[in-house]
Amino acid sequence: MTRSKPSSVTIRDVARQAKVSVATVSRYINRAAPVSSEVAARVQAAMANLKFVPHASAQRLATHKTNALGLLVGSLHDFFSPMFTGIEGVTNAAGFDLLISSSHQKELPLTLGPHNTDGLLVFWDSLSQASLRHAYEQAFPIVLIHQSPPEGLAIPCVTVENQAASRRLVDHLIEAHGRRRIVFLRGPADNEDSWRRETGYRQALDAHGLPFDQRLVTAGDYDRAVAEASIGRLLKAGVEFDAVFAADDDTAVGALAALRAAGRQVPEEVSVAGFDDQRISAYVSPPLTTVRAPTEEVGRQAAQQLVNLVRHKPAEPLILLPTELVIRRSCGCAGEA
Amino acid sequence: MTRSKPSSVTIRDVARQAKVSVATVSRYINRAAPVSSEVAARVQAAMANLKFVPHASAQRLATHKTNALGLLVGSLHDFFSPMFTGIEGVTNAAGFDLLISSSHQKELPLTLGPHNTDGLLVFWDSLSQASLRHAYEQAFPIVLIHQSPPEGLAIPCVTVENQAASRRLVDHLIEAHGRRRIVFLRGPADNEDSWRRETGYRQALDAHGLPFDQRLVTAGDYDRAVAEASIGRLLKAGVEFDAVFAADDDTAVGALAALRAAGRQVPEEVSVAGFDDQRISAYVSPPLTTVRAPTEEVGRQAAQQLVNLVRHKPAEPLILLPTELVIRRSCGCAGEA
DNA sequence: CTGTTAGCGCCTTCAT
DNA sequence: ATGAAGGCGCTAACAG
Repeated sequence: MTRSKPSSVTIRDVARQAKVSVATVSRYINRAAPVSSEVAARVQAAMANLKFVPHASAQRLATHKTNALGLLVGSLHDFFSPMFTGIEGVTNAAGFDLLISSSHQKELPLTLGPHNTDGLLVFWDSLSQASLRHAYEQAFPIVLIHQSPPEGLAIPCVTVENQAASRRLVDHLIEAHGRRRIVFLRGPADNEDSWRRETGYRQALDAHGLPFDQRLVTAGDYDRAVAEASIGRLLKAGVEFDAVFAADDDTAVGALAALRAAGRQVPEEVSVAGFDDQRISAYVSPPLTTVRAPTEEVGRQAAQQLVNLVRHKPAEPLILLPTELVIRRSCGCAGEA
Repeated sequence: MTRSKPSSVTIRDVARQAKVSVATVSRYINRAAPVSSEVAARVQAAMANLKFVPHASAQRLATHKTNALGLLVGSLHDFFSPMFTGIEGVTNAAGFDLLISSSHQKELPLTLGPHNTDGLLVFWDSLSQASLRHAYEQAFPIVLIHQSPPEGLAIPCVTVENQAASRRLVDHLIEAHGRRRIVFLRGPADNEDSWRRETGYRQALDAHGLPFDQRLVTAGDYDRAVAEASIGRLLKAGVEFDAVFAADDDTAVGALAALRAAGRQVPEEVSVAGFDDQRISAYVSPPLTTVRAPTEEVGRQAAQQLVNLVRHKPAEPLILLPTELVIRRSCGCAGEA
């Protein structure tokens, strides 16, 4: 490999070839001011001819805009792909570069920040509250994904409706399938979605006069292996249950595995349900009853809010995307699949 | 939201406070030349005091280095997460920003290029050969992932061993389970891995004196739904087969679904095997026999090669990571899971 | 070891 | 509608 040329074609080359000043070329590029159509044509031709591409750093230095957006993520789950697709689609369409970092430090200064981005998309498990507060005080544009802002900070947030859907799902387990001892497999302790899902679960229990049993609520951590171990433990301890509501589909899949290993029939002996409707969920056996979360749309909306913010246009403080029950076979229904 | 401050603290402010010249501060920051410890301390203090963060664009403009690496991907499969984890780990450790784009244009000029990155990681389905050639001629650092360089271009490539593992897997289907009519579910036509896997499949057939039947090779496209439809079609057409070797696990899962829908027992009536060992594969029913591909390591290695290239250090022309057979139950074995 | 001074490539007043 | 010129923040010779 050889070294790349220190200098490529610049705006000056274009100007020379088009026989205009660099200012005019700049105007044409940025549509910052009208340019006579004659000149426009010449500039256009020169740019194409020279294959001119504006040097991002120079533009940034001059404008004090990075023209880039950052995405901060913590651990990477399977739903990251659709989420990313949504985000990338709008950032790209809006003409921003997308920087991404999964640095687990959670604290500032980060690899992503005001020095290299105009704004940040931050995922629930990627940044500490203190760091968020700090960024907010610097008036640095941020939008939160699957996480509410800290008390008092007006940082836009986009997430999905959790509670009502969970409530409906657990209602279904109880009403349609007569389940009465339903395990809830929690997500990580600092995940709000999981808390809301748990709230829906408890509401359903209450509404049907079913007692809340602490032993039925155990760790899932959005992790198949953890869920599998938890269910295994319950089984071993002889805790009776006839259904499992998992905080996400990954967790539900872990539960399925544990149940199968123990020879428990799903859904005949125990119903299983999850949350998210990930790509895999329709394909496990039995196909998973779950709640569909519009993950890609979450990504799109979040990115759109950030673009708005960066452009000093109004942004929604909170976007709650609707979710939808999807009944398949793991709950005991005949199912769609 | 308010607007961010147009100007922050610059190197000049630091210089003034430390009572030195900007050049000295710059030297200290970049360790470009020795600085007396006294001065170093003052500069250090001033930087901390002022919370100085170098303006990336200014550095980039001055040095002609973007200090950023780009990742170009096409469609996003589930194995993207581990892959990304590997990549991000090393780019981050090496001090580079990571830009990512899934723009489907495949042609230059791209959103990622010499204007905003020092080098590119390009995934097999993300860039046309012509574009690759062009970039190569500009001496722009590139590392290919799961794709060989076009004829004559010395572009480093990292991928996994496909053929021998496929051969072993199909051998196993034939020898251990007596399968003789084995379907191969192809990946996309332009995917090299799929071709190599198919070659391994044909070698195994040959080695056992089994005839190659064109009707048994059909589209999988690394897509569950496509695979499901293909197997469904075969079943409907009355084509006899006793095993399915899918070009990847996603595809295998689609096959599993089609077989189940048709009431065919896996593995009793038909063996199924895939490739990759994705996160889900141990959890489907029955657990999938497959070939483990070290996806995260592929990401790490590719990123490392690119870092080397960018730093004008030698890079391996080809890195072929070893794969490993993982026998579970879908082939007919008792299995691990 | 340290200071001075040109640029890097582009944008943006300010004139014209 | 267009050109000239200053500057964005930093690095990198070149002196000293």
